[in-house]
Amino acid sequence: MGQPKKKNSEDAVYNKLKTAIRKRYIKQGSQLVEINLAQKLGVSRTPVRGAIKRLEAEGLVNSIPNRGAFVITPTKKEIEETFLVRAQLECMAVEIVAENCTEQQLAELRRLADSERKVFEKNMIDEYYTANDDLHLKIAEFSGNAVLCAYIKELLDRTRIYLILYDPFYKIEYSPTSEHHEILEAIATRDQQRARTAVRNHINNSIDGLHSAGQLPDDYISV
Amino acid sequence: MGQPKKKNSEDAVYNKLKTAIRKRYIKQGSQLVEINLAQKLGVSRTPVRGAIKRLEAEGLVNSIPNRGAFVITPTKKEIEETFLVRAQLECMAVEIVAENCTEQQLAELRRLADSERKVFEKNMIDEYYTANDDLHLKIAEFSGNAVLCAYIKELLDRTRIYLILYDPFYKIEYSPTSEHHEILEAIATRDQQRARTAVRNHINNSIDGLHSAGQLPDDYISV
DNA sequence: TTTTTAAGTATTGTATACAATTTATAGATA
DNA sequence: TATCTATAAATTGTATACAATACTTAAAAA
Repeated sequence: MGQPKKKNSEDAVYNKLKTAIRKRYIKQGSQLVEINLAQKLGVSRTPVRGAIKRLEAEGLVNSIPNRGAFVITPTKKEIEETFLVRAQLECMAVEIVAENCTEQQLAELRRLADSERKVFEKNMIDEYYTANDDLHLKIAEFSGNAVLCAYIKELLDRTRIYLILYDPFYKIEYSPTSEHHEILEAIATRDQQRARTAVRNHINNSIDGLHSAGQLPDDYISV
Repeated sequence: MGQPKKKNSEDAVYNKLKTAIRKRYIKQGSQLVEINLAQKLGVSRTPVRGAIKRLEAEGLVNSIPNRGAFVITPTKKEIEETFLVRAQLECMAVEIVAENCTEQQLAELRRLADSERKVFEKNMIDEYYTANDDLHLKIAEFSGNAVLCAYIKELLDRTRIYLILYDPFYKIEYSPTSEHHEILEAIATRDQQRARTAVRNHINNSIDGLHSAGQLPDDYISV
């Protein structure tokens, strides 16, 4: 089958670091000390530096010259700003899709929405995150705009991780299934305005959990 | 006065490379060979690698594993896609500004538009680019959304460089002064719809030069 | 002649040593 | 005590040597 696939140290480190941040093994605000990570991961500082640079470009890490790189401690304001940008770009995508999408594409979107509903009902949180992102990304793809798609991909990741870092108790507490249904209906009926509104509502709702019980103050500092 | 300001090699290399691309000293599609650049700039490969990584994250360079980094050869499609994303985000910004901006802010925008007009009339092309970006960026700033502002900044750079790389003969041939005037009027009268339309028209016009005489085929390869 | 193979070259990827910078610590001085 | 100064420690920034990979060239085999 597929040959063992030679490994690229930097890629591996990048993925491990990103996962570690996503799973809160590395807390917000903590410094990413190159030599420590290198030893822990069994590589030299070189690929670690490269991986950190990538995380920095994606807005997940905050680098200070001659001081170090720190996992971002997102403020409520920054999270809201990022969500607004994401909403704007996802609206753009869905508007294009609502105008152009084929029956086949619509069927694929429905399939994704369906499998997302299933993992949600089974309470499989990580799988749900992935399935949710898959649906959003597929809509972005179907816009036919690769640049737009890349930005949306980055923003999906960024907003997800910001929420996780901001509120350690953050959990999805509503079922976005109906909202996704609304989006797909709007696409199916080629109603661009309705599609935009549905996307905007959906994204707004996903940030609403922020204002609820689990919220932490902006100056919250992890141990 | 300000102390000599200790230098950061990587930053210096990054700026020099970006300028070199912008000024076409390094042509589209050419490989950025680390050791060559390092020697030419009097540093080691390390800061050169870092600088290239940054350019890659900004979409100006295309890296292939174990092969090298190449100055992007933008296709017409990619340019159009990037402009559409930029337009969407600048529309978002100007809509917010049209709603919220103060008299003082409006005055600053008018001042920027005025100095832009002056350098344009003097046919100072580089200064005009800068002045134009300054105005667009200031509008982005006044949106109060730092994340949005960062994305717009990146996209301004990216679209500018894409045009330069795509069409060696590209030159501004229309005066955007009146378009900027229209945008500022829309902001002044708090007409969000008009502001969005003005921004969209303005950005669409700046890409129109692409379809004119100087256009090169997508498979154009530089010497 | 064409294809395959193998050696050689160019370039990137990684490890490591060293330099520079920042922060922490302790001592000296007011 | 409080503040300044100097030394030490921790960490990043840079240079360089080595390893791995991809490409080129030329020879060998079909």
